[in-house]
Amino acid sequence: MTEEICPTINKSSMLHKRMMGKILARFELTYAQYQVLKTIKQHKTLSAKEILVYLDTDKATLSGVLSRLEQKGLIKREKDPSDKRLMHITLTAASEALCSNVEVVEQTCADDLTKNIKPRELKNFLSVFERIIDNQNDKIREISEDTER
Amino acid sequence: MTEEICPTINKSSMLHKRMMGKILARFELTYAQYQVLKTIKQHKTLSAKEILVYLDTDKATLSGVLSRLEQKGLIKREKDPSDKRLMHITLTAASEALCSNVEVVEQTCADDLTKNIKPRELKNFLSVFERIIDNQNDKIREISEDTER
DNA sequence: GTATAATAATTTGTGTTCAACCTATTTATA
DNA sequence: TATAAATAGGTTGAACACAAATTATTATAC
Repeated sequence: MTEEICPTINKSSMLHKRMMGKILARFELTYAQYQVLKTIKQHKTLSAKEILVYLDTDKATLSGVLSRLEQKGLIKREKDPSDKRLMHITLTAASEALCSNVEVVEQTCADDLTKNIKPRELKNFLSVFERIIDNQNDKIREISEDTER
Repeated sequence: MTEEICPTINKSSMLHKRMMGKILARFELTYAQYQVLKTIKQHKTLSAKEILVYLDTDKATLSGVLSRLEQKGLIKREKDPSDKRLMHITLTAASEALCSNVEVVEQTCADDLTKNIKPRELKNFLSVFERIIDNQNDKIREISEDTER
C-alpha cells in the first residue's frame, strides 16, 4: 500500500503540469512562468527572494524564468535605491491582463478535477496530504543533516 | 478549497523528487535513471516502448536516460533480430545489485512518509487520489481534442 | 511489387530543476 | 576603519520534460 503513494503523487503532478502546459501554450506561457506571474500579481511587488518563499523553488530556476519573462516584456525589474542588491519585480499591463485571462481557465480546470468528490472527502484528502508533506520535509531535513557530515 | 489541490500535489511531488535525488546521489544515480532501472528489473527485459507504458513519461526523455545508463554500464541494449527497430533492454549484474540496495532505502522512506496516518485514512486518501487522476486524464484528453482542430 | 502509412527509436531545441560557484552589496566583528 | 560574514541575485553545467522533426524498419494498400 505505502509504496503506491509516491508514484501516485508523481503521476498526478506530471498530469497537472502536462494539462497546464497545454492550456498555457495558447497564451505562449509555460507553467513555471505563469506561477511566477500569479505570485507577483497577488502581492503587487516582490523581490526574487520573496517569490522563492511562495513558490518553494530554487533561485537558479527562478532567475532563468525571470529573465525570460523580462525579455517578453511581462515583468519589470528595478533596483532598490537604498539596497542595491534588492530587485523590485512588478507586472506590466500586458501581464496583468494575461494573468486574469488564464486564471479563469485554471479555475474551471481545478473544479473539474474534483467534480465527483464530496467536500468532506476532499477535506480529509487535503488533511492527510498536509501530514504527508510535513513528513516529507522532515525526511529531507534528516537526510540533509546526514550528508552534511 | 479546490484551488489548493494542485499546488499541494505539485509541492509534494517536488519534495519527493528532491528527497530521492539526495538519497540517490550516494549511488550516483538520478531519480529518473533509478525509475527506469527498477521498471526493467521488474520485467526482466523490456523495449523502450514498453518502459514508456509503465513510467508514463516521454520517449525523448527516456531515450536520453537510456543512453546515460548504457554509458555507465547499467543496461544493455540489443536489437531484435526479427524486427530491427526493436531494442531489447536488460539490466547488468552491476545494476541488479545497485537496484536492490536502493530499494531498501526507498521502502524505509516511503514508510516514514505515512508514519502518522491510519491505514483507513490512507486507503481513502488513495481512493480519492485515483479519482482525481482519472479526472486529470479526462481533462487532458478534452483539451487535446480541442487543440487538434 | 512499388508507394504509402505506421512503428520504434533517436535527435534537436526550448524551458525547467538543482547543485555549485561567483559577484556585488550590506552588515557585523575585531 | 579594515576584515570577515551574511545577503540578494546571477551564472554554469548536467540532467530532465516535452514538442517537433528525423531515421530506419516493417506493414499495408493499390
